[in-house]
Amino acid sequence: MNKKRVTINDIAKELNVSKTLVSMVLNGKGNDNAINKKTQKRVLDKAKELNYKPNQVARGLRMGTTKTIGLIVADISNPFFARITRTIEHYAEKEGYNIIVCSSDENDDKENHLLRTLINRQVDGIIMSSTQQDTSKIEQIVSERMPLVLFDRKFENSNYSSVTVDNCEATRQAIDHFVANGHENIGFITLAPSHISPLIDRKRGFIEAMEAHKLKIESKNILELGFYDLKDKQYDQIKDFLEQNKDLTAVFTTNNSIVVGCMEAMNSLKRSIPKDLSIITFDDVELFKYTNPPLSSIAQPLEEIGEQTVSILLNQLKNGTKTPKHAILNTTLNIRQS
Amino acid sequence: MNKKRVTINDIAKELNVSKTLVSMVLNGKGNDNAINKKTQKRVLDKAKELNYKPNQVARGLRMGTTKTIGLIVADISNPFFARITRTIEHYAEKEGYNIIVCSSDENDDKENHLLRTLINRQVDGIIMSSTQQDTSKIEQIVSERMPLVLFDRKFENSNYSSVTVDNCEATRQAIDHFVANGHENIGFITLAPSHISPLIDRKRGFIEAMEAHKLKIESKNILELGFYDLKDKQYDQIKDFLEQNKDLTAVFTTNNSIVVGCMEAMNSLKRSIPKDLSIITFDDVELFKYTNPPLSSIAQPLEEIGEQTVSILLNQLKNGTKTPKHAILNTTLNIRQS
DNA sequence: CTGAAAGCGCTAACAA
DNA sequence: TTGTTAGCGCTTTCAG
Repeated sequence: MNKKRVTINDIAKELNVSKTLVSMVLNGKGNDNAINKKTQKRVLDKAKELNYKPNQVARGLRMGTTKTIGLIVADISNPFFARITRTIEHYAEKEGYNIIVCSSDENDDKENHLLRTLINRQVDGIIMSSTQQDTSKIEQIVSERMPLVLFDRKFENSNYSSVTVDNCEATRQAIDHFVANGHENIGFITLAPSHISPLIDRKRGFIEAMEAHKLKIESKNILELGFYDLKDKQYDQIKDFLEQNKDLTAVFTTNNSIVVGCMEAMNSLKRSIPKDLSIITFDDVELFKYTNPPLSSIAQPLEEIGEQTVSILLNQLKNGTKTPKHAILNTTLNIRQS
Repeated sequence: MNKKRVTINDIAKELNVSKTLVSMVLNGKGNDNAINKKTQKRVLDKAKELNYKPNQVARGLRMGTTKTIGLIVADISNPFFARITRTIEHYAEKEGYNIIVCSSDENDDKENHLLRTLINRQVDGIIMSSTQQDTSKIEQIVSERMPLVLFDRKFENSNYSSVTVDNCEATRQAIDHFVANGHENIGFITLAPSHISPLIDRKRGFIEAMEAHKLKIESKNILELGFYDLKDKQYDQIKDFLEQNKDLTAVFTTNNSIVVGCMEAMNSLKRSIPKDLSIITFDDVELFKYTNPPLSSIAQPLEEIGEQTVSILLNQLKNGTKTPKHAILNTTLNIRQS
């Protein structure tokens, strides 16, 4: 292995040409600049011989572009985000972009800090599922010329492009399904304060559907878990709720960690799903097919979300488009045995 | 928002000082260099006023360090890798490092390409769970002075540090448990060609345990699925295997995607777990607690793996240590109802 | 067809 | 206590 990195200069010197020429050839601009085929070959050969590796940092500084996209999610270990990250990575890579991933832990300050870090690192664009309530802080931090596209969570009439799912409609479908199967006492378990758009929309969907079916919405049938509470505490609340509301025959949960708590609680209460309680949850997980019982759930089109997000960002990057785009994708209701 | 990025130079000019001074102050070296407190304050204030953001790319070029770690895994959407990524991110962030994540898709060429990309991007170090058989290609690509630490998968007597789990011992424990519960006809389902170290070790563990118990190892009881085959094809093979080997009372699977295939196959064969077949699998997933039946599995200490990996890498970075470290961590056997 | 020179934004010797 | 200067490695006018 070579002691020092080999640079464009080393190649130039060994060949007695200028580094300009070397740079041109290495960037495939040899023909555009009418450089002698033979010279081109000499350069290419020498580069290979010396095992030359272009320094992207230097290139980035000079060109003002790093071919890097910053990605901020609540938690990369959440399967929902992990799978979307995979597709974002995939589509970004096709265009030569790499991804820096960051988890905000649902913490506003951390998210803002990450935003600043990413910007200092000169990422070309940012993709984020924001944990914040509004854009005021964000707007302060990220300047207008930094492309930013949101997914999963968006803001009311903001100028940032977004890719989301029709959360309201999806929830309505689930409630409709409950009703079609004779359920009237339907519970709803979510997180609060739910300033996060999908949570707001899911609750709205629940209420609209119940009203459409002329079903009474009792506040005791709605459980709002503390957003920042630990899993244990949330679990206790779920268990209490289920114990106190024995008349409920169905319950809708707004995410895949709540539903796990429900299953656990039902187990420990010696009650069975779906005999004693039917469940539909938001977000599908592969293993829901094999849980006891297989869980009915709403699946988001993860692949498509990733693809669209990248595509919108890249467009913004290339064309410098300013007008925000809002993609709203459809979900699938997977009815299984819960 | 400002039209142009504000640089250290802008601050210097506005204040009629040199950019050196500004740089020093901004880097907290004001006192070391005995710069007037008042001047320092003026610089800091002006920086805030102009909303100055240090350009990490320029800094990186100058300092020869990017505070970036490259991470290569087979697939970031695999919960095993996703969770480790989370902890790697966590510990790296504490030291000011960010992570570029890349999925190799179990493809050697792609992995090598990613390696080159990461090196060109001047990452300070690389963490990887390699898909390759040996280090020959890797050694060609990554120079000696690029810190590289492996996790999950390692190479025989290589010079790269690694963090793994005692796969052989873990498998032995599982087989012991089967035997203690009266099983004698024990099957083993894995992937082939299994040039990947954990797979090799798991198989060795199986064989050693069987021999220790004086149990016969019949080749028809071992199924090796095509490593690169699609899930569907693997599923068919599993189903055939289970159908043909009705005398098996227990089976060990070497990863969490195989075990899902097993459950599905057992379902479709109208056979039940664990009545007709007991299962223990490598790698634990949260939902295994709720599958039907709850699956017994071997859990790796994900948090610790991530922590150790980062810690070894950072050490190598700081001290320029050359001697490779090999951490081997312990697993936990979670006996549930399968 | 090829090269000289400038400069991206920052840091670090070395002067003053 | 502060400033000058020289680059990190690369691309890009502009001149030959």
